[in-house]
Formats: sequence, C-alpha cells, structure tokens
Amino acid sequence: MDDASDSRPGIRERIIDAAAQLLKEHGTSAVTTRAVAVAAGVQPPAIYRLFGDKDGLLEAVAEHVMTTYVEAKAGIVDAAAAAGVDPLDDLRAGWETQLEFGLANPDVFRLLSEPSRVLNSPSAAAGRRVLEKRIRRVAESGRLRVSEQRALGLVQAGGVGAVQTLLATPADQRDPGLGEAMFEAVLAQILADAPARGADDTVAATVAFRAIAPSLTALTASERQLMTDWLDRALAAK
Amino acid sequence: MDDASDSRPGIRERIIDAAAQLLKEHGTSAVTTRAVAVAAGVQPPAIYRLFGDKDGLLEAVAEHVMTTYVEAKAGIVDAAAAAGVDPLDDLRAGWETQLEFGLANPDVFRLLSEPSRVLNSPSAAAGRRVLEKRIRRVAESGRLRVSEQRALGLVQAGGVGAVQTLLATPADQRDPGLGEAMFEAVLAQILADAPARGADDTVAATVAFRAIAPSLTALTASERQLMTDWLDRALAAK
DNA sequence: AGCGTGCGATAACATCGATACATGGACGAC
DNA sequence: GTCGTCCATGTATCGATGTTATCGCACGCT
Repeated sequence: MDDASDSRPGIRERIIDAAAQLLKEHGTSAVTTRAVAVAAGVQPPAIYRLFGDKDGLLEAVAEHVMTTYVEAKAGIVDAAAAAGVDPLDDLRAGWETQLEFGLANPDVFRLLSEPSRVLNSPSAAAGRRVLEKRIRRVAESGRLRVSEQRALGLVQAGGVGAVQTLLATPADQRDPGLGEAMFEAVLAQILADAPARGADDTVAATVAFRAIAPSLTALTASERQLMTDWLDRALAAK
Repeated sequence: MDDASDSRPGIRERIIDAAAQLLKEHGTSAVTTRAVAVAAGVQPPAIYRLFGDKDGLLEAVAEHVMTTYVEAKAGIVDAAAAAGVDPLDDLRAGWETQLEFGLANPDVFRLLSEPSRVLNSPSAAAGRRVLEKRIRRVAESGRLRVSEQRALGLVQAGGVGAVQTLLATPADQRDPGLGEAMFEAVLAQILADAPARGADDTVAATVAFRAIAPSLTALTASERQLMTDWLDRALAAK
C-alpha cells in the first residue's frame, strides 16, 4: 500500500510545496535549505532524510511541477488520440502550453532546462515521453518528412530557445509572435506537406526597405525616424 | 594615464584568466572566490576591489570569453561586408561558430545564456549586435520576409535551443544534424523564397517598396501619403 | 514489559561570499 | 631628510549556506 517515502501527513509534499512556492515567488536564490525548512515547518535534517541532498529536493520539486503541468498535457494527448483530434493541433496546443508555462514560471523552467539535470532526471524523461507521443501521432499520420528523433529535437530546441530568448528580452521589447513563428519554422522543417506559405512580396520589400531606410540622406532625421516607426508598425501587423 | 582599474601587471587579467580556466576545466561549482584567488595568486579581497562582487567577476569572465570569441566573429562580419561575401554564408558561418562554441564550452555558454545576466550585460549586448549586423546585411539584400527583429529572435532562439538540446542529450545519442536542421528551419522561415528581385542597392529597394507602399493597410491614409511623398523625394535625389 | 528501530530537534562543522580593520610602503610637503 | 597622508595589500572575521553528528523519544515487534 503505502510507499516508504510516504510517512504520515505528507511531510514530503509540504516540503516540496514550500520549496516550489519559494522558487516561484522569490527566485532561485531564495530556495535555501533553512528557508524551505521553516516554510514547511520542519527541520533542516528532514530535507536530507527525505531527499538526500539539496539537489534531490530540487529534482523532486522539478518532478512535482513537471507532473502537475504535464498531467494535463498527458491527459490531453490521450484524449486527443481517442477523440481523433488532428495531431498537429495537438502538437500546437502542447507547444503553446509549454511557452506559457515557461514565461509564467521562469525559474522552474530554467531548473527543468538545466542540461546537467535533464541528463539524469526521471521527470525530464517523462516530459520528453509526452512530446514523443505527440510526435509519434504526427508520424503515424504520415506527415513527417524527417526522423522522429530529428523532429523531437527540433521541437524541443525550438521551444526551449524561444522561451529562453523571450525571457532574455525585457518584457516590453518582446516579439509576441516569436513563439508562433518558431513553431511554424519547425513545422515547415519536419512536415512533408508544405504549409504552402504565401510568398508575400510586400513584406519582403518592406523589410528590405526598412533595412536601408536609415541611409536615405534625402530625408531629414526626424522624417527617417517617423518613417521607420511606421514601417515597424506595418511589419508588426503582418 | 593609468586607469584606476588597471593597477600594475594585469592583476585583473590574471584573475579573469584563472576564473575562466577554473570554469572551463572544473565547472561552475569550482569557481569560488577563494579558489580563484589562490589560482591567480592574489587575496580574496582583491577580487572585490576589482570587480565589486562575484557577479561582477562572472560578468567580466563572460565578457572576456565572449570578446575573445566574438572578436573573430566581428572581424569576419566586417571582412565579409567588405569582401562582398554572401550574407547568408556569413550568417551560416556565425551559426556554426556559435554551435561549436556552445558545445565546446558548456559552462561558459550557460553563463552567457542566463536570462538574468543577458538582460543587463554589455558583453551580451555586444554579441547581439554582431548578430544584428549579419541580419541587417541579409535584410539589405532584400531576402528577408519577416522583420529584422523577428529574424533576430528566431536565429537567437534556434541557436540557443539547439545548443541546449544537444547539451541535454548524452553525447552518444545526439543528433549530429540537429544544428543544421534548425538553421534551415529558421532560414526557411525568415527568407523569401525568391531572391525578391535584385534589390541589393538602395534605389532598387526603395523603388520596390514605393510600389507596394500604398497597399500597407497598417498605416493611415495620411501616413501613407506622407511616406510616399518622402519616398518620391528620396528617389528624386538619387 | 523490554527493546530496538526510526524519526524529530538541537547543535555543530566546513565552506562560501563578503567585509572590517590593521599594516606597510610610496609619494609629496615642508 | 623627515614627517604625514593616502592607498593598496594582507589578516581576520562575520553571516549564511549545505550538510552531518548526536541525542532523545515514541512507536512497534517479540
């Protein structure tokens, strides 16, 4: 019945919750063994009895957050497979969930992205398995034009990179369409049937002109400034 | 004459080199103020006098490694611009350099990728500026079908994501083609299929844009009117 | 009942980032 | 030449953190 790790009143859970909350609300540096201990109402040694060391605690936190977050994902995957939802819509839903999660929980996301942790972490493996299922469904539909491994890597890299790039940009300067653009880039690379993106000549011409506009000496500085502002606005609207 | 930061025999450099070597050879955890101090043959307080705090030291290390690595990049960019190398080949060369660097120096790369550091780090800004130049050259050639900002974000995200994904995979299970696949995915997303007319000089780009400017629905009628007036004036001045 | 096993609490240890304070020497003023 | 001032260096230390040893106690097994 009861696992050995489950003592009585869920002390383990209390510690994990306290650590997760501390991590989410006050950042990585606030997650100290003592702070977690007092927040959970236990003594520092309890952490070491239950998790071995601090890294074990962080791994448990990662697994907890990941599970909480992935359970929905996994449920959606299964439900989608059963309901016959388009695998691509399913993949896109997962992508958006991951981006939202990453932007909402930067510290937890960083924790889950650390290569040293990902390499030997059961929770990371679980997360990857969910993504593998989604990729597999796309593959089974016959629309993949690269290996599943390649597709998996591209989706993973695109997601991690997009989140990290957005997090590394001041919130007011972020490109809100970056995530979707990256997803489309990955899709176009792994799908057999080309999404047939319309070759938009106007955008290309606008971008090219935007690049050389600052060198138009026939205009005044303020005119150039105003014009580039308009151009950026026009491009952002695309 | 002598700057206050430059005492006598390059103590600053000795400390930075010691820290960089420690970081590269023994990982992040080995970079401790005392270890750096003994490795550089100085006293712990010296670090604080020269760098303020440990984060200042890490920033200096990041800047040093970045500079050493980027100097070649920047030189290549300038040389490429002068020699008229294909902007795409130039971009690809930078991409490959970044991937190699990230895989060869995982800890330094992680340091340089930390969002909190990237947000207010001069060295990170310098690195981004190099990439901006490369993107700009592509934009000037008229081959970009998205905004420069979007292109920049996609290249950045793709590179960071690819490196991080590769680092998070056991070396013997890595997909050696992932980096190139990601690059192609990004390229396909940001490039116009057709070389978009021979708009490699300002006049051609301006003429092309002048032709499509009236159809920019994102601008108001008066803005379009004023802009086309300016465009005509700029063309007349040529 | 006796006893052992395991859990919780207190205290302590080693190390880390960071700093206060004393020391000493170099340079200019007289 | 001598003294005083300033600044860099060196020592010692502080607070905090990860981690562990030790003790006491309650619970279950024989």
